[in-house]
Amino acid sequence: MATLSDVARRAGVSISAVSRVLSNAPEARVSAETRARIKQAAVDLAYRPNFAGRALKFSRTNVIALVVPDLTNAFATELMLGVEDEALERDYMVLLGRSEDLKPGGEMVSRLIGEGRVDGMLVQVADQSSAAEIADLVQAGYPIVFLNSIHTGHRGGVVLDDEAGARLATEHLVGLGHRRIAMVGGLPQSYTAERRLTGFRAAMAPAGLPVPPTAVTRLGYQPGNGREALRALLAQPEPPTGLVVANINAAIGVLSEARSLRLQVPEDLSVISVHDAWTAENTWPPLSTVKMPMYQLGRAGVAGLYDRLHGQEVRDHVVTDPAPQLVLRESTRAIG
Amino acid sequence: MATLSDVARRAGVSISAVSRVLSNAPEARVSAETRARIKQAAVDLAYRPNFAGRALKFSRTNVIALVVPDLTNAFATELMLGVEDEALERDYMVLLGRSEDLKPGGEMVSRLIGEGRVDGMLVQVADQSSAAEIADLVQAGYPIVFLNSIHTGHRGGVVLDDEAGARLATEHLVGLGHRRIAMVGGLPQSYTAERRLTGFRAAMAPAGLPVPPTAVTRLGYQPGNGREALRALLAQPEPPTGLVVANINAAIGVLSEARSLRLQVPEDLSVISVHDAWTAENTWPPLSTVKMPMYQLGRAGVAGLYDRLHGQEVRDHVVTDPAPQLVLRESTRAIG
DNA sequence: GTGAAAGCGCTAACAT
DNA sequence: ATGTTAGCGCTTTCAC
Repeated sequence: MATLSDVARRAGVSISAVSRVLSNAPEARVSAETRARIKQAAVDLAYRPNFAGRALKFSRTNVIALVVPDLTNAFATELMLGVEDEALERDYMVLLGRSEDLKPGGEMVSRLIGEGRVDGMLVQVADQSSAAEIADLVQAGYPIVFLNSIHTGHRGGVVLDDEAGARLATEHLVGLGHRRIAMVGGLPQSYTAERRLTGFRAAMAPAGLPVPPTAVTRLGYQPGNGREALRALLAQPEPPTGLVVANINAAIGVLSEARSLRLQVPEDLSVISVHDAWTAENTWPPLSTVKMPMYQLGRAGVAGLYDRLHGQEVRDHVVTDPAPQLVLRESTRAIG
Repeated sequence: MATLSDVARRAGVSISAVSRVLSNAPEARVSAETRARIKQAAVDLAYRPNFAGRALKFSRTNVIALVVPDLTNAFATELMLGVEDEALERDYMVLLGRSEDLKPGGEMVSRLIGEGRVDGMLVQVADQSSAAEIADLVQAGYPIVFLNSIHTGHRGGVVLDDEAGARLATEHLVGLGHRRIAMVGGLPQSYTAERRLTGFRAAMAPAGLPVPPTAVTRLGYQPGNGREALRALLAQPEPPTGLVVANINAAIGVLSEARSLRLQVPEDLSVISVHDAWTAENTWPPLSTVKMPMYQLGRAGVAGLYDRLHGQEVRDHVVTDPAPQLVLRESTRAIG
């Protein structure tokens, strides 16, 4: 790898001249002739600025980490895209990580931030995360922006309008004439689960529909949790005719279990989920969803982190634009 | 962030003494007393070695990049796990990337390797990648190990035993009495597609089953490609009764399209795919697959890259252990 | 308009 | 047993 000094030698100038030219220093008073010679030499040698050298000099890497529970979640794609686009525009690189690796005593965080590998992190905590783990993260005062959760004692969370999303999904079923509607929710300690449940209730109440405790399961966002939830819900004396599932993966489990149970969707049961992804097109029947602005969540997260890293004050932020949007496929139908 | 000099000051010793103690220099002749004082000071200040400082000193980061076409592919999880485990054992960190970002003139590669952000890369090229793009990568002579493909002029590819996998899947269908078996394959330029096709033929021949050109589609590994392939295959005068799908995502598309076409699986059509993932449990019917050792592929890839980085000679390598394994669910049945 | 030099945090060869 | 020093590649102040 060529260094500045290699380029300098080849161009017959000093290192500092090269540095000034190649980093486009605004007040680089260099003759056009020298500048051209330097640029040519840099090209000839395929010069690239050394990352470590710069990082050491600036105490800054221009790299941020995006840490999510499961990178293979279909809707993580959109988030990643949003993060990368926004990061690119602000001249940052993105390093991807899995939040399971966050677990043991914040080892990952100290490796990433503590050792100066990244300047800050975007973190979506796993739903199973204990309050203690999160408190650890928050307390250290690292430049972290949480995605999809807001924590007391920490400013700078960016969340989706989960409430509006769940409300929209529920209203769709209500509009279809369903009266017995249940929610297949996430774990009780999950921030998004809480908000989606609120949205569910917010849509049920004005329709005069009761939400008995038995109409809500809070088992989690995995397919297995969806299966389990469906069995529990069907075991009731008056099973629901419509299901609002708080997460697309859980909904996939619901659909799959319904098949096993020889239950017809949407004839016997309507199902709609919060979050959209390509996987929804390949379930049977194709799953109706509420598309949430994951891409914009990613962009907003980066923007927030950027502000934080540049000494600006940051506030918690709800991404409301674009609004959650119904994507109707074939898993819901009018009652009767 | 505390530096060595901070620790030194607090412990009342020189910087180099601290460095020796904290990096466990084998011949660090230091009195037990000083050593203890240093360690204590380091703990007090939560000292962490600065990444850039070390990288600059060693011209080495102990970071490798894993670049795959689509991180959200369900079977990428296993690969990532294998890579991370093996990397951890060898004291490397893993940086994740998407191979779409490889595209424009190798910009990503020069950023990662050229700027010294990582020491080497594990690359799974996208099936759509042009030969030219790959030649670019190969030619630069970077420390790269290719996953799932082998390229002329480049040593150090690690691949699965695709042939054995496809053969196993095909033999399963043959054993079930199917005679008209088709392969839903990947793109012609895809290395794995080629090998899986070979495996398919290798199982058909000894059973005395012909493989007419119409029995093989080569549309790609996406769900949409699977759908398209199924329609093409069914349009034939004597449509197949069994399908070997070269990739699980394409198989999901096949299943989904079969539903739309009111075709019963496995009653009317048996389907089996190469690659296993959790998503196979949630299709309808649950998809039978051949599980490939993705985890070991990841480990082998890191091992190969490690050797390369440490001046050892590296050879191309086929991961054969564990062997591909049938995972029977409900998408195949005996002809009858 | 250009160059010399200091220093970011770290390690290792070389003093003492 | 411990300290001093040079230097990895880079930017930037200061001198010329």
